[in-house]
Order: sequence, then C-alpha cells, then structure tokens
Amino acid sequence: MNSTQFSIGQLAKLAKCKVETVHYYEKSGLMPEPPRTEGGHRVYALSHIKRLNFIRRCRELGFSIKQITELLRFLDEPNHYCGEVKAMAMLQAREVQQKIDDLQRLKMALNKMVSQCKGAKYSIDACPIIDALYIEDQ
Amino acid sequence: MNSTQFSIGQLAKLAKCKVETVHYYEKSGLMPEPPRTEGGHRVYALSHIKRLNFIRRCRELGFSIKQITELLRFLDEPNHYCGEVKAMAMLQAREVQQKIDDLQRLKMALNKMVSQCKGAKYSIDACPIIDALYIEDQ
DNA sequence: ATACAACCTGTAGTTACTATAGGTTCAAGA
DNA sequence: TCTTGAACCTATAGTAACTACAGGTTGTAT
Repeated sequence: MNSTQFSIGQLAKLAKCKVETVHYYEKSGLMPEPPRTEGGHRVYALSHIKRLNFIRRCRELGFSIKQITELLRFLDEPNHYCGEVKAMAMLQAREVQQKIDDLQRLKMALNKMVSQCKGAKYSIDACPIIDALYIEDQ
Repeated sequence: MNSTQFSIGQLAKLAKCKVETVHYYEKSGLMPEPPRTEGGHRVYALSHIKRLNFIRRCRELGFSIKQITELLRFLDEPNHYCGEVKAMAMLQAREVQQKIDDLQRLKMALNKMVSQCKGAKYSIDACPIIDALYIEDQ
C-alpha cells in the first residue's frame, strides 16, 4: 500500500481511534463505505483520515453522533452557511455550561457531607453522609 | 392497602422514580425482593421507600449502581465505619471535579470557535469552526 | 358483574462504543 | 513459492442505567 492509500488499521491509528469505532461509524453513516481490495479489505484515502479526525474532535467536544451527522451534512451538501454551524456550537456551549452548573452543585453537596463526617472509627450509625442521603427530602 | 403497605406504584411515586426503575433495581440487587400478594403483586413497607430514596439521592449525586451497592453494603452489614463512607464520598468529589475541569476546557474551546465565526450568510467554506475541527492536530 | 387502571414477566431499544468468536486475506521472510 | 502470523472480515453480545413495549393477569371501584 502506498502513502495515499490506507488500511483501516492505518486510518484508525492516524485519526487516533479504534478499528471497531470506524466500523461503528460506517454502520452509523458517519463514515462512507470505502472501496475494497479484491479480498474485501477496506481502502481509505487521505480525505477519510480528515473526516475521521473531524468526527473524533467533535466527539471530544461533546457533540453527539446525531449532531455530528448534522455538521457533516453541512460539509457534504452545498448551500449551507457558517451561521448554522455557529448556532450549533453556541447551543452546545450552553449545554456544556448547564452540565458544569449541575456538577458544581453536586460537588458542593458532596464536600459539605464530607466536611461534616468525622470519619475514622466512628460507627456507621452516626455517619452524617449516610444520614444526609437517607433522610426523606422536602 | 393501609398506610404502612405500599404497591410498587405508590412506592415509586413516593420515592420519585419510575416503576420500571424499581424493577430494574430489584434485578440489580439494589432493592430486595419484597413479599407478594396472593396474586403476585409486590408489597412494600416504609423501609423500602427510605431505601429507594437513598438510592435515588445517590444517583443524583453521581454515584454508580456499583458504588451504591457498596454504600448499601455498609448499611446492610454490621462492622462498617464512617471512614469508609467518607472515603467514597471524597473519591466521588474528586471525580466530579475532574469532570468539571474537562467541561470547562471544552466550553472554552467552543466559545473560542464561536467568537471567531462571523456567522450569518458567510459560506461554509470559510467557517472557522469547521476549519478548527477539520485541521489535523499536533 | 364488569370495567379499567395498575400490576406482572420478559424482551427489545437507547447511546456510543468495546469485545469476542470464528473465519479470511495480506505482506513479509525463508 | 510457501508459510506464518498480523491484520482484516462479519456478526453478535456486552457495557451502564435505564425506558418502552407487548401480551397477559390482578385489584378495586362502581
């Protein structure tokens, strides 16, 4: 195989994901069905590496497969505009902020419990963490 | 049914979760198999409501089913100490902090991309968000 | 007596993969 | 050229923590 054709293993390595994940993306429609060798092995080109990289980076930013499908549609089809992409990124940013807020609240609750707990060899019956969770709320 | 015995529907409502979730928790071993009526309907007591509440609150704090199993073991078995619970809560708090850090980085990346994007009717070909994701990193 | 909500079990679907099994192909060394 | 063994192929099951459905039974109120 020369340097402009890649096996699925090479593709996966270059785009930093696993072979199985590429299979999965193909089934999901994120990656196209590439040409094959006589024996049935997939043959990829440079553009596939770029595409897979794009997908991976989007996943790292928390986009769902569905959202990435949208983003790729923007690329695959003509007549789309930057604004559509920006809107999706902004929505995504808001969702991320929401998750951060939730986790902050969670962390505070945990820390509060931890600070009230004497720990060590005190009986579980008097553990304020268990109490905090066991008591009916509202 | 009097006020100290509850159907699965009542239990679920009182502990703020769904009937199917109770079934799932029973299968998972978080909830015990309760006594049944002649006809096979589950019959719960007040202690079950408390237990289910405990589980729900733990889930809200991000504990996994596995971790909750641990916590419940502390309750179900004698000879456990507050310190074990505290250690788990602290570990959990650290994991939550880690998630927060990850999301903060993610949010910054998204916001940076959004701020560079002119949006509106600019062609997708010049969209800096797409570019940012498409370019091979490192 | 009857209607109908609530219950029962078991199975499939969700998300985004990961892992396994059992078989085939490719590429490199002898 | 032959042989080995890594890499590939497909298909299926498993992961977490539920949710949803199908098809049947029970409980309860009228």
